[in-house]
Amino acid sequence: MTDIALQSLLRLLQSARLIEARLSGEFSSVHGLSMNEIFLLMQLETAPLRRLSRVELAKRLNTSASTVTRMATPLEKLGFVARESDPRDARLAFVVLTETGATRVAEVRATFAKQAGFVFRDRWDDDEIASLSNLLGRLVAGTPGDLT
Amino acid sequence: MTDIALQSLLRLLQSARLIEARLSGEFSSVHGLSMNEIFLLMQLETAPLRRLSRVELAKRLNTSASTVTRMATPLEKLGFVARESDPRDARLAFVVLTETGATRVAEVRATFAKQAGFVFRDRWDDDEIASLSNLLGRLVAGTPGDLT
DNA sequence: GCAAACTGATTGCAGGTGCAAGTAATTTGT
DNA sequence: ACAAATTACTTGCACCTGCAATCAGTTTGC
Repeated sequence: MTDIALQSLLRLLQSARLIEARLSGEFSSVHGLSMNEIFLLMQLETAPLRRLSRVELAKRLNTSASTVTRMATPLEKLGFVARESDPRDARLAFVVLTETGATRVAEVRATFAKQAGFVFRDRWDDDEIASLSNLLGRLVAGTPGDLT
Repeated sequence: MTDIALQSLLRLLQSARLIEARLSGEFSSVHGLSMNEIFLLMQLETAPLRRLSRVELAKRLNTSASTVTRMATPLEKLGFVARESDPRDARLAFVVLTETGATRVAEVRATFAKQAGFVFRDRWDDDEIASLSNLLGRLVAGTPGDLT
């Protein structure tokens, strides 16, 4: 391997794919939600008024507006989000996190924390985890939708 | 943020999603391949005899056997992979990288390296990139399908 | 030696996703 | 003020994906 940046990039992508594969099964069985649904709910949790328009949500999730529309419907039926309109602009259809949804997100965060322990604690010490977090933080910092 | 491991995990997943979203457009337009197809071809490139069975490929890609079956068909039509059978075990249907496929993978790696420069070079110095690569390496090292 | 269990691959089905087209509402330019 | 351009959202279509069922071939256990 001659290019260290290339190696870093491949390892970053592979690590994330590996971890997501492991976590998605856990989240599906424990909370009944897909990774994408979880990220959608977490975006709402960190948004002002716990709500976002569909296009803003799409940007933060790196997905399309149509996908957000279709993800919101089942989450509404489950009672985790609700639809809200803007009296100033009738085009806007906010997705807002309900109390039920907020409770579920809190549970999801606990699972995340537990899994983070499994993934990291036996491989790295605290300093190294902090270092990794710092380095990765520069990638997500300032991007719309940074959850940290 | 009280749990540094949780923060690291979220940043890792978000970084990878952000980068994949940016790269997938580039790879699609420049090489005509999706990220999943690229990872499939790269797995074959690093495999002995440049070939793998469908189930082994599925494991390394963290996906299902049926997905591998369905991904292989268009890649065969494009001439990047071919089907090979095992005289010892007639159940096995290897996916083997062709010369054409190997050439394409080399081009893809060049694009990866270029993009890695854009992503990392302006945010981190060489020591930090090396440190990140080392830390992430512990996650993928030893897992089936480590491309680095 | 042979039936049962297992393994590799494929296929039907259901659900997720993006693009492009369409609709409705707002903003812009003159 | 009003037509054109823009923006937000939805929907039709095609494609990708996983699960479960199925089939074919191999291994195991008696």
